[in-house]
Amino acid sequence: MSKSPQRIRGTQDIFGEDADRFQTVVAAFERVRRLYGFRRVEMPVFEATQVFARSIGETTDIVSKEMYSFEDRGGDSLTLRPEFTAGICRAYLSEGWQQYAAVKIATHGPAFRYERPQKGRYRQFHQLDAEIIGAGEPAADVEIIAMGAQLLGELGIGERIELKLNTLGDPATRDAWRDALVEHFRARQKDLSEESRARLEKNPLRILDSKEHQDWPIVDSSPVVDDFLTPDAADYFGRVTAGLDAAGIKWTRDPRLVRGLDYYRHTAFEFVTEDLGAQSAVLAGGRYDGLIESMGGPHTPAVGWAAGIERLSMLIEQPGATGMDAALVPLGEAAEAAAVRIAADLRRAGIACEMAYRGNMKRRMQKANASGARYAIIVGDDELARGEAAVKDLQTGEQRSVAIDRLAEAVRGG
RNA sequence: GCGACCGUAGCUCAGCUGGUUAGAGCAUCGGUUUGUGGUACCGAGGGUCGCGGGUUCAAGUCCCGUCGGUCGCCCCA
Repeated sequence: MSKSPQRIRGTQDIFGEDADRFQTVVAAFERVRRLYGFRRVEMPVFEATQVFARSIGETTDIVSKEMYSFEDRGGDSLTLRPEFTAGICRAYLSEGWQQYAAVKIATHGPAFRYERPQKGRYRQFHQLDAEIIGAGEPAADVEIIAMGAQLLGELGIGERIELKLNTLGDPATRDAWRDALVEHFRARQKDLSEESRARLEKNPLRILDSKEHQDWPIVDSSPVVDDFLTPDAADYFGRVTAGLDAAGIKWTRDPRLVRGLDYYRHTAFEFVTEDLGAQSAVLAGGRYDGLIESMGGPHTPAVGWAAGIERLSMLIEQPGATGMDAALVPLGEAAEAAAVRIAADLRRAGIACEMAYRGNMKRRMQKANASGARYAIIVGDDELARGEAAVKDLQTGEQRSVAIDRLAEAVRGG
């Protein structure tokens, strides 16, 4: 069918309603981010591979199979960002952002993962991202979760999404819980699914969110993190939940919600929905106090989240048409020249208007209608001679003559 | 990397057990109407039926391969 170039697998050309949805999500994020005092930053799309590899752990499948890595002409290994957090932490260290600590940062843009595309998963996808770096207080966790909750609320999808919350505790908690889980699963290994038996060696915590029914009883009877929480860790989590309650944010405890990587501490959370096929998380994050240290920096507490713009876009109501206020319909060359000036004046006055590049009156009226414009401004020789134009309300069909220098108020006034 | 389903016009699809020049709606362009859209009518352009091979007198239709898509598994920082 085609010798012409095709879209690369897992990429998207976002247009029309999809583009409107995307913009709606981004606009809501920008609004909410300001309300919470997060500074907007712009980050590189690629980093040295080490930035991601070191933070994730060199041996995992993620690094070997899921990253878009390549060599530049100097032979350095670079990687398209698979997420924002690692790059932001790198900048925190390399650009001296430590002087602004505790710093609240928000950004959004494309990220890249070499995965098999499916519903809500793309190779180039788009994320919203919020981080608080340099704050180890529970109030930071509360604030960043509240920000996520408010975003979902403003997008009108708060009711269909549940906040699941857990704590991984401090390193002592985490290690003790992990050991107990491994022991529990190893003792019941023969009853586990094939997938989970493999996970037992590679990433035992992931057995907790196995999709295999046969694993569920074993998961349900597994030790919960609460039994291993140190007094400090329990106190920390108590302050986070108290803060959420004070902020009026509904949450559900999920004592088996986990994060696979070692640098996660304390709070872990996911806003989840049933409406996205095999994907459930729309906004997820947690506290990652160990990350910056693992990148070679000083111990630095931090908490953050990321959300998939495409997933949010799929969940929101269809945005209202972003129609034009008016469409110019000139009749003849002289009128067209006059209409160009009228359009320029209207736009300077803040009226969204446009004029078709070609076509007879009928065609231009069709275009005016299709543009969603409330009014057609018909400019013909008779009207021009009188310094007027015909303003037609495309909803009611009513039409009246308006002086050209009063068009802006006529259109604005309704 | 694995599995299931699907590839026919720009888009959404129809095409019965293989059988004459491959269809519809929408979209595009033109006309009915050289100053009136959203509802009407007439017409036009647009397809090597994803690609390659095979079976057959005959393949869009059946078989194999391949590429692409969708959904799921794995993974999910």
